[in-house]
Amino acid sequence: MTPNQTPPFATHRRNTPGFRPPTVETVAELAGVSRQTVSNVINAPERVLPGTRERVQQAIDELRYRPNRLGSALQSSTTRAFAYRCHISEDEENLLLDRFLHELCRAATIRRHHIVLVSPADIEEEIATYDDMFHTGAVDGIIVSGTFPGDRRLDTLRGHKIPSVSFGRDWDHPDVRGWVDIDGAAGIAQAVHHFAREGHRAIAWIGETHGGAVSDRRDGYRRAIDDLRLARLELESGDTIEGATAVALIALRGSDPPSAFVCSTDVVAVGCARAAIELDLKIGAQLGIIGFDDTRLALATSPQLSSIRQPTEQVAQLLIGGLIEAVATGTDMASQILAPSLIHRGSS
Amino acid sequence: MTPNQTPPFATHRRNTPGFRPPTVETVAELAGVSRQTVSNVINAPERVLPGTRERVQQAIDELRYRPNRLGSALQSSTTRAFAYRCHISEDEENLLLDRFLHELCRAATIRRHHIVLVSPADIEEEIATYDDMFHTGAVDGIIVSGTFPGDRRLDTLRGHKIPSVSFGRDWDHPDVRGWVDIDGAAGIAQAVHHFAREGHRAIAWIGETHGGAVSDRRDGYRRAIDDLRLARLELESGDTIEGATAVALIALRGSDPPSAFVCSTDVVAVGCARAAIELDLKIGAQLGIIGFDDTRLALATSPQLSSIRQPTEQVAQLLIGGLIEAVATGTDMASQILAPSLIHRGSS
DNA sequence: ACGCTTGACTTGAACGTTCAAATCAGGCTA
DNA sequence: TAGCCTGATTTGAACGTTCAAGTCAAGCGT
Repeated sequence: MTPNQTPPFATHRRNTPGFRPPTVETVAELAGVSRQTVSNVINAPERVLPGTRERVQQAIDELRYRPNRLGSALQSSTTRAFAYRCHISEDEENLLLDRFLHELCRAATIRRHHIVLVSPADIEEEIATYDDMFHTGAVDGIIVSGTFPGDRRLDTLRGHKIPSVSFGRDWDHPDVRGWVDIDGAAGIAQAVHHFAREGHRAIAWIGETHGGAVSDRRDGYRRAIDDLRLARLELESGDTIEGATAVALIALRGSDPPSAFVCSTDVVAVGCARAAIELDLKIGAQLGIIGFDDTRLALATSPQLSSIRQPTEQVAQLLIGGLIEAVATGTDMASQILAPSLIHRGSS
Repeated sequence: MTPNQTPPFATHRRNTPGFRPPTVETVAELAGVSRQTVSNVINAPERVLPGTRERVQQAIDELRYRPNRLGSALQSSTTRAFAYRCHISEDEENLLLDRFLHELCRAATIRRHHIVLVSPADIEEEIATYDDMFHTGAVDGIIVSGTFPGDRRLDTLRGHKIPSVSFGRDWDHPDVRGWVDIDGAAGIAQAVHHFAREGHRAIAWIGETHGGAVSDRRDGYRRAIDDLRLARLELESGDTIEGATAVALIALRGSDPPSAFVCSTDVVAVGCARAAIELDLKIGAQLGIIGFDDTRLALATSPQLSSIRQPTEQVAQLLIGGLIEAVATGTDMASQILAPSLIHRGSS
């Protein structure tokens, strides 16, 4: 008669007033068949006689029965959900990652899966969270984004045999499976060649160069400049509007100022645009600017900025498909590099 | 011997090679106690003798045991997860909603809950999805955002007795519980008074006026203008950069042009900024602009735009707290209206 | 008519947890 | 010392599902 433990959380069961949602059992009773037959009507209809099937279906409709996900998840150890880290607000590049998240969510929905967000404070906690989410059965797999050299996340996930995919290559083990990435170098090279065709000779690279994706982009700049036998001009600005403005101003005021900026991100591009305004240079006509990511920032300047767009929708679809496959088969998806595309606007 | 139904999804159980994660049972065995004692050590330690407790804890640590969420969720009909609609990419105002989502996620994490994203195609599907997610046990409650007059979502959720909260008031039933909103009218009024103090006399409202939040903001404009005994000048521009630019240009070129724009959103404000650039008006000195939402767009112009900032972090925390409470007690949270704050930058 | 196969359906068990009821030992009172 | 209470711990059952094994009747060939 011990008053046993108070429930840790909800004192009422779903739909308080004694009402219980229908279960397979309820449906079975109404249709005059057994549990399993109801289950079969739902999951393997061909295995039940058309007459019975119809009778059961009718009961299902009448009771508005919907299979309880917790029951079937427990039984199958499968939740049809993936974890994704919701990056810290107001930071670096997350305008792009927000777009990616939307696409991810849509792609998941199409495949009848869900995205569960986590928001760990740092990488250590992130890894621990993934481990926890997977091993406690909350999700079937993990979607990682924003990988960088030295990133321990992918390694650890593989080590723990947790199904996972990433938007961003494994910089330390490029041959490994399980990721989709954008060919940033090719995108930037395209931008450089575009400027060259327009007659620019002093084409500068500006941005942050610390990190996997951006240094890849920088390499694309170097390759293209070398191919064209032009002079390299690389400016390190960090990934802030203010930093980019300051660095661009110095360069533009110097002898041999660049006539075009190829930028590591849209944030940097906006910084360059502000520098142009300060010096009364006409963006586009007098100073070329091409950004990266094609975020909404690129639309805010006047004229709007050309930018290199990542095919986030395709990335999301590939990753979701790959992860579903990985969960089902235990084999990581084949890695892929996709080409970005240059969106032409007024600044180039 | 019928080869019974093939599993609908995963052929392997978690951690394929015969390895099974530890369960209460495993731990109990190692510690030489029963299931329930292990459960008690975790959920109600005061109920078990210190000696036993320690022994069990040791077994838990040794096996790295972590309670399976599906098991306890099934038992308690509680998932510690809430559904949130991930709005369609590249649309209207979702720079703000993205920020809100991040805050929501953080607030949920702090309370040891999760956000599950859904992405329905339209409102009908959204309602159906909420219903499904709740009744199949996927989530304990729903977080709605972006309410508008005539919005059937809140009504329906209440009707179905689904625990829910919303960012945005119930426009049709303002006295109802369960929402948190921003006093947009007060924010805009603050902006108008700010301009008036700076000597502006021709202060225009520009933006979209169709919809709950924005028409509330517009009302704030009217109230403030009337209080100041100034002339109303309202411009309908839609919520796009291009639309705002076009409308602002017409107004600025007309007789009696406004000297300051109070904007329904940052998108509109950026549109006004572009109009100013086109007419060679110095933003701030010659043309005042104040945006709404304080998104990253406001940082992209030169000078940067003053904007009215919504306390999204506080909203998120209140909503998460309120929803947890609502799930536990069955009572909707008390509704609240919070004040936004004007962030001063170069444009005012 | 017997055994064998086939197909439709049912029953038992299990997924991992926690609530509720039962057990059991120790201490206290009468 | 019998009876009762108390508190620690165990056992049984249930959450809702689906897999695996079982039953049962009909159809077939010999």
